[in-house]
Amino acid sequence: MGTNQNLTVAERIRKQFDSLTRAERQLANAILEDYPVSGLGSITAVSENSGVSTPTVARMARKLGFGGFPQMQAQLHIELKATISSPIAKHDLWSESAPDTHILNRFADAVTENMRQTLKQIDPKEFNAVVDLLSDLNREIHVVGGRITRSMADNFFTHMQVMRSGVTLVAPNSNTWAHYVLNMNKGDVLVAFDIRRYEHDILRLAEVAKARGVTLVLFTDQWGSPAAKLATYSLNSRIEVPSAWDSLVVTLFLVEAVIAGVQTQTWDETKSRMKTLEELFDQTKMFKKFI
Amino acid sequence: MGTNQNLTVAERIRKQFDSLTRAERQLANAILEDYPVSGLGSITAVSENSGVSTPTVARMARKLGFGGFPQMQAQLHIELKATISSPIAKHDLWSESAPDTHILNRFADAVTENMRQTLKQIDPKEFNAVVDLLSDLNREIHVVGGRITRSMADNFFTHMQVMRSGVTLVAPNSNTWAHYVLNMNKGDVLVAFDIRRYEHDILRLAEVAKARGVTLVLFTDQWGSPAAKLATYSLNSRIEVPSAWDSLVVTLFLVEAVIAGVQTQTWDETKSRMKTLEELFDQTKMFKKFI
DNA sequence: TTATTTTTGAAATTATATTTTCAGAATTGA
DNA sequence: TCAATTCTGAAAATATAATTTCAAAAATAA
Repeated sequence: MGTNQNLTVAERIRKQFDSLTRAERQLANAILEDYPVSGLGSITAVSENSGVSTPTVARMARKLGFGGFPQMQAQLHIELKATISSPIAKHDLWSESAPDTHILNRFADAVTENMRQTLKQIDPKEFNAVVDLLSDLNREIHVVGGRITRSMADNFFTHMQVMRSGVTLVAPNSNTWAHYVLNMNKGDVLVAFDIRRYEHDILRLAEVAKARGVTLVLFTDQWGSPAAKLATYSLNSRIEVPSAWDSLVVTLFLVEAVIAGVQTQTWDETKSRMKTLEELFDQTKMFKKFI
Repeated sequence: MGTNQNLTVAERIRKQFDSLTRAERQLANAILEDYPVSGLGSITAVSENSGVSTPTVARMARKLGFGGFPQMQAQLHIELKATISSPIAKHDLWSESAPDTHILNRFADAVTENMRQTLKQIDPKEFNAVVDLLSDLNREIHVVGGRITRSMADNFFTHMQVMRSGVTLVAPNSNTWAHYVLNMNKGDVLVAFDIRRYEHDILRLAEVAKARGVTLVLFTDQWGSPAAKLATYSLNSRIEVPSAWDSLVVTLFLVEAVIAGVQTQTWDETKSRMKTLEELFDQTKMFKKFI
């Protein structure tokens, strides 16, 4: 055991190859053949793969300095993870002048990881379907957010409003929601934001809307709001960061990506609307004086 | 079972995510987290890693259409081998099922790069100074945003308001701003958001505030709002993405990081305020009914 | 060749992994 | 609110994996 402490399985095999017996060499070669994946299964699988008996496998594991086959396999797993893990050096990314433990760097790590995980889980087909739905000018769009996600709803609304007609922002105060529901019709789309500390009102609104034949698009978190079961499309983002609050960074990323998608889809109309908007800004500039 | 025949574990999870239960989602997220290496060990290891029981793991394996955990693991092994031997093993980052040119991936690349550049440029000392300033309970905080950045201002305000007293959100309508200025006093802090298509009103407000001895903290873009010359602290974020609009993702990241900083700084008070808030939510829940 | 040592795998044993059962917890529906 | 349903994990039962034992096969030495 002593000296082999930190060596890989392959290194140990090479180092001790001379002292291996016939059956052990056969096994060693089989392991090196498709390294390190070859050692994945059970001892039985490994033994069958290389045409030796299970005791031979167990014995070699110990001969190489491991406590037994499971320990050797654990080492192979470690090597496998190292091989797989992204070649993109994780850390040289961030604020170099701040220590690793600075909140900026810890936060950045968490957010990057959230982004990575979120993208892994998003189904592009679903994403495309959402974009198509929101680009359909025959459907009215209603947007609603909760206490914290209100800012997402607001941001989404502001951009959508520029690109197309028929977009409504449902006011944050749920007392007034009944009025909004009156204007929801079959074929309309309700875009709802609901993350952890899910809000019951949002669920109720989704139910009522659903009953009126409205399609629900939901931006929620990795665990999924209760409204998810009513949603035709649900975009889940990771939100955990080293903070007492959850992070909406990835949610905003998805919102912006969807907006970019809709923009591409509707570019012909959007272009002229944006031009008109510019002109309006120029005109109103003169009478916008607050002091 | 039938239709899932040749799908990867990740695909099956995505496909059925909605039908997964709470514990199963937790497990699914854990598996996707470090995919596909996460499924390497025994069922016990996997369950401990994800904080669920072994039966949950076994159940989900079957729910995903496998005969049992060993079968699911075998599939993961197959995928692992494919990943290792494939030259495309590089991009484990983004949405694998979408082509590189899909807007999701292009957007993700841009945002990551923005984040990297932004963090490189941020001076941690300045960041810390901003956190200290905002944690100082002797200073009133005023928050203002523009047409697009309003959602950032709103989000920042919502969180700050929970953590401390003396926080005001300046309404978007600049007609009313004179009234807000009346309440700005020497030593107060004005947190302003102003990105490209800089808004003249924000600059004017900054000037007026400055004249009253208010300290300006500015969230702006890489080129810097005209108000930057009046700002004591200025946090610049990169905002360019493949879209007709600019991205606020990195700005939101900075906002959240600052909030997390203030939260740490003021934790003693914040803690009890958050507890009170929870109680208030519970109390108001009953009369929050919209229909 | 024959005695001795070493190697090897079948079978038995032991340890661990996996599945099943089931009662309590959590959630949902009325 | 309370009953019904669904979910969940502890513990038991079962299945599989890993190790040990040991006799036979191979290799080595005389």
